[in-house]
Amino acid sequence: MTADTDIAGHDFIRQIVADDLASGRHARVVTRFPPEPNGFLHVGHAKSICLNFGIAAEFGGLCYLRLDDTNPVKEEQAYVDAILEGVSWLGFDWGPRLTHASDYFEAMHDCAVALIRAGKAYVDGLSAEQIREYRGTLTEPGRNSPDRERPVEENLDLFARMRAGEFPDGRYVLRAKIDMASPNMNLRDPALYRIRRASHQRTGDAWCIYPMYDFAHTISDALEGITHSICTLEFEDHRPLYEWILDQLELPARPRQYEFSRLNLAYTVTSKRTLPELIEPGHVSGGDAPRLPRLLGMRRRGYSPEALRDFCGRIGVTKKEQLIEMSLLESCVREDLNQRAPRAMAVLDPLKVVLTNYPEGQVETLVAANHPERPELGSRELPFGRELYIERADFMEDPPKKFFRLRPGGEVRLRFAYIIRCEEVVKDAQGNIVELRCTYDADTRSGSGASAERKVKGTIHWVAAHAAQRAEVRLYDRLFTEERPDAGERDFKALLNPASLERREACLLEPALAAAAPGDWFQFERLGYFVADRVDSRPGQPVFNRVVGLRDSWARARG
RNA sequence: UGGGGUGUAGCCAAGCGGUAAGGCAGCGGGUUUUGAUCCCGCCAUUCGCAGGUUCGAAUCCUGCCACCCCAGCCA
Repeated sequence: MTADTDIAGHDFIRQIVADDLASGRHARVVTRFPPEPNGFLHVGHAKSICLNFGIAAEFGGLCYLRLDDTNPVKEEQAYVDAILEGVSWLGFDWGPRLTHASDYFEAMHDCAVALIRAGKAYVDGLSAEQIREYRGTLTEPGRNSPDRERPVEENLDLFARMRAGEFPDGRYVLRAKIDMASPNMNLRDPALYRIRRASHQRTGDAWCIYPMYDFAHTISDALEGITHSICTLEFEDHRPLYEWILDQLELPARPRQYEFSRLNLAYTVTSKRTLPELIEPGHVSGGDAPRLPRLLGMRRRGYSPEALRDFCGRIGVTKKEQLIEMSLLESCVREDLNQRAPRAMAVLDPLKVVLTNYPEGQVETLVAANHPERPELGSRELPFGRELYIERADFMEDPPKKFFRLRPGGEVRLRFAYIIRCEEVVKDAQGNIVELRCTYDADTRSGSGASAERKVKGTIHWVAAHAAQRAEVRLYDRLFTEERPDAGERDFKALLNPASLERREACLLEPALAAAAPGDWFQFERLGYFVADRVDSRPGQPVFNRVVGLRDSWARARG
């Protein structure tokens, strides 16, 4: 495992692993991350990946990356490619342990035959609807299928003919013979195999019967020698079935299943039901849409794998349903990017400033540090001239108390440059402010001026008009207007935040930013962390995504 | 009205019979040419509720309440 995995605390699963190792129950821990290749990995999977690969790394064990490909009608190669890319982007290495449930199809088939021989499974001719009726309800027991006592030889024959392709989909199903009156619905003779005359992305047309999750998953775990099979809470009810299967079969290992609660992130959705619905009707831009909590979307948005791993370590692992606030994720992202992102200046909503006492046609070059706490990141040159642009929000004609940016007659420091004073506000016929006419104090040049140390209340960012690089910047906000958009019966799509994406096409950047390579991170001073978009950005024509804004106690104080 | 789980601060989460860690958020202050960062300080007399056991209970017992999951030939 290549990731630094000192992120997690001592959760209940790690306690169990530590105990099992200490007691000698297991010599080495073996885990697995078993996604079905029917969709993209999201932040919830990241929690599971960090847990499974993290435990293996911390305890000197192994973790398999196993594609749970038992349903050919839903799975695609494109998803497995994206899954592998996502896991390794997150920073984990499965080494030679990339497996598939389909690797074990023959063994699973043999297990099914063994079950039939032992009188523990039967071929049922009931239709899907009949099976549902026979199953009973939560409060009433089910009834035995008329086929339940079919002789072993007949079951063997039918199952062989199912495999041979003699029957259409749905004609027969292989069921475990357990207890139709069990209060646990999963034990009411669950289906083990169904007929699916579909071509599988790995095994092609070799099979037309496919194992169900519970059967395939249990056997895969046992064959791989998984010691701790970690899954989410909704599988807690399946554990008795998992154990029943292990009890009936002669398998090389006896894994145990443990369940933890899945991650919910406020103001977004992660379920396989909801995420695809957002893509298809064009609500967001595609598979790696930066606003979606998917691994590749988060990468495009500019979240770092380090930040995500840190996040997964901080949320903990318990059995209590968790709804994590976005602020925790954002805090992890800021903490990482604060360290690694060089600083730069960009104006997202430009307001022109003319320095009336600065010589016409004169230009000079200032020097700016790339990082206030990391001098090893060096510095860059910053052109300065008579005409500049500042952020429109950094000027107010009639400011409230404690506004220490620019105001009529007021002074402000231009970051890395001079102190200026606003002398005149120029407006158009509609009364919109179109330009500020200011004077600069030539003695206050940053670093070298005679009055370089003179203090003023505020410092603002700026770009020189003559050297500005025009660029598109995309600002993101929460995708939904409610914490739990997928809760309840309502249509979650009606709760989309119409302001979740704002494209600013006329932003002005300092020239050093023009050369940004896709994926490069910067802190735009006083604004936030930004990344050059890995799809649309090109050197000379950059496009930036706002990863996350800086903490802003001024905005907070003002509500 | 069946079965399986879970309740510690706004959100997470330690705690494992000896008197409520930590993080995020929030609040107050210091440093600051980023209202950032950084640094300090504050933030649960109480652990879903009610009883009980004990010198002592978030931890043990009993009862109750709330919430989540389960009736796919999905995973």
